[in-house]
Amino acid sequence: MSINDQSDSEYFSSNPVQYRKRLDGQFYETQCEELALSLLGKVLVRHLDDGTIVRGRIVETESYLGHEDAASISYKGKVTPRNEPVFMKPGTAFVYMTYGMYHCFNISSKGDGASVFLRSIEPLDNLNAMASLRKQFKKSTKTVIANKDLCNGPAKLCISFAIDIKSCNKQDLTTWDRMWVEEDENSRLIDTIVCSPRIGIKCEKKWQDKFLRYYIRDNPCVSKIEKTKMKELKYSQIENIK
DNA sequence: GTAGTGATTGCCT
DNA sequence: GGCAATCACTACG
Repeated sequence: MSINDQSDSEYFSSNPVQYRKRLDGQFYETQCEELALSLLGKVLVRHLDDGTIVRGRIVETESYLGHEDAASISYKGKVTPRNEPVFMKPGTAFVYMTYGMYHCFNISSKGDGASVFLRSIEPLDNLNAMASLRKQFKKSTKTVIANKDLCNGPAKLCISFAIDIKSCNKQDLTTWDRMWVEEDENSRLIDTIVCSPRIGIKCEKKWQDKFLRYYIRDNPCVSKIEKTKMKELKYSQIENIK
């Protein structure tokens, strides 16, 4: 099913919502690249201050490997007040500000300063609440936001899920009552994963070119489709997927 | 549809 | 003082 076959509203009204189980500490106790792959298809849940619960499927992630990785915030083992959460227990939220006005959301993994960066989410529940948050952030409210565009970027998903440093940084996603990730049967139905270089990083070429970005092929909510520098993996054949 | 550019702030050198 | 794991607006075709 793709956005080309159906209108934006038809696609999102047909998204099934099912009972799901919160992912535990054992799930996050995983090397960075495996966790980034395992998180694809899982469901991010967030309790907003007004009691609304928003949900969305994780469809695009990136790995930042830490010490060895020139694009990582903890490259060469550098520890600062800002990057502290990537050294904390796997499953800890790491939120930071970029370009002076946007937030980015990561989840710490196993490994030396390693974390998984969430780039895109497919909205599932309470899309109106997400749209409302996005509109508040914009200067002009003239343009309508399509459902597929609510969370199709790292800063957009932070706005739609009300993720900021003050409320979410350093929170433990295995125990916190305001945000967590859920298992979902549909993640087992993923057909193909696309691997590509990471977006928007500037560092030595060796690390810039590594295929550390992953997304669900044909999902309409992925932020950027890579046409050349990519390889495809059959999801069912990837090892160590949780 | 894409290309170019301004916004805006806290952290790190 | 430089700049960042980005986005939205404008212009143009």
